Amino acid sequence: MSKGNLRDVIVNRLKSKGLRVTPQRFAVYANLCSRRDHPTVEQILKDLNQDFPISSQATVYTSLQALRKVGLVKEVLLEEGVSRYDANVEPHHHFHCRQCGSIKDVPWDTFDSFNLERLPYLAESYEVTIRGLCDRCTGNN
Amino acid sequence: MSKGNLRDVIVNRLKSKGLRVTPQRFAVYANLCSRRDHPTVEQILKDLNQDFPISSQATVYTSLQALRKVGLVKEVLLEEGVSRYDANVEPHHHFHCRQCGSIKDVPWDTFDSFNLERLPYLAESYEVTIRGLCDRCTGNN
DNA sequence: CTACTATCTCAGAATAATTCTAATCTCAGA
DNA sequence: TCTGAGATTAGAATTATTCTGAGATAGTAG
Ligand SMILES: [Mn+2]
Ligand SMILES: [Mn+2]
Ligand SMILES: [Zn+2]
Ligand SMILES: [Zn+2]
Repeated sequence: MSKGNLRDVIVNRLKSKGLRVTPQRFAVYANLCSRRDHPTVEQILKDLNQDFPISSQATVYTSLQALRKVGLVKEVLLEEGVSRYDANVEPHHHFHCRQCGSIKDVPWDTFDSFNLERLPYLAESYEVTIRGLCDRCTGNN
Repeated sequence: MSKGNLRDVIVNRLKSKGLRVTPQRFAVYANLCSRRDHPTVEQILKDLNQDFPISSQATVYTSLQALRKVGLVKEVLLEEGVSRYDANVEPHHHFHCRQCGSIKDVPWDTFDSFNLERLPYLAESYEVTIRGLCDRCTGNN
């Protein structure tokens, strides 16, 4: 009887990818799934351990690598020297606010009029990065 | 009487941005201008010093920062933990080959049909990153 | 041409992000 | 329950980048 709750959904996703469900790996993935802000390793680590220790730094790194290898998380590269992570692995684009630094998902169908056949390469995927001011920062100065 | 040669062009560009023209800074920018491969700091450094020492590592870093600050070079972020540099500061997109890792420029007008008004943000710029197999890697296996 | 000085360069130290090591532990299948 | 491949950990190692502070120099004013 699957209760269909979030815990079970996450456990089943890990298992279906052949990953062992360990408390640390579960915590990392669950944390990432609960957020929309594309956190860094440091932010995930701090969040996990804020009440009591759950996972070491090295384990957060290796968990993210394992999750990335099986396609449950993606890396997002928008800023110099900053690796961010995203549990949203469906194709989508990103908006990066130059003022507050926030990163927002942009729906895939925002740019659906691409003609990739013009390129002299075999294009397998693409992503658009948009920069500017987010809704909370427009109007500020 | 400008001779219009590459050396003068580069010197004038540096001066027009208010940068002092030092041998090291000249060498870094000239090297970047002569390449199409979006090199890393390490690759630039190795290239500059291959015959005899021209510039220290720290100076390559600071030169690139200075050049970036005045808009003569751009940073290109496509791979985890790798910062690449580009003297092509005109708006353009990038293709990244998953096989050989090469990075190619993609003309700006390849994607000229964007409707950025649909977004709830103030979009100031955008860039498309395409991944796949380059012309030299298609057909190989 | 010479002197001046703000800026630049450099080696080496410091910092920061990530990976490695190797000892110990544990999930999950039999 | 038993067992072993895979996971976890603290701390060391590695790698990328920045800092430091002392000496060098590009460009300018005289
Ligand atoms: Mn996202
Ligand atoms: Mn380019
Ligand atoms: Zn903002
Ligand atoms: Zn290729």
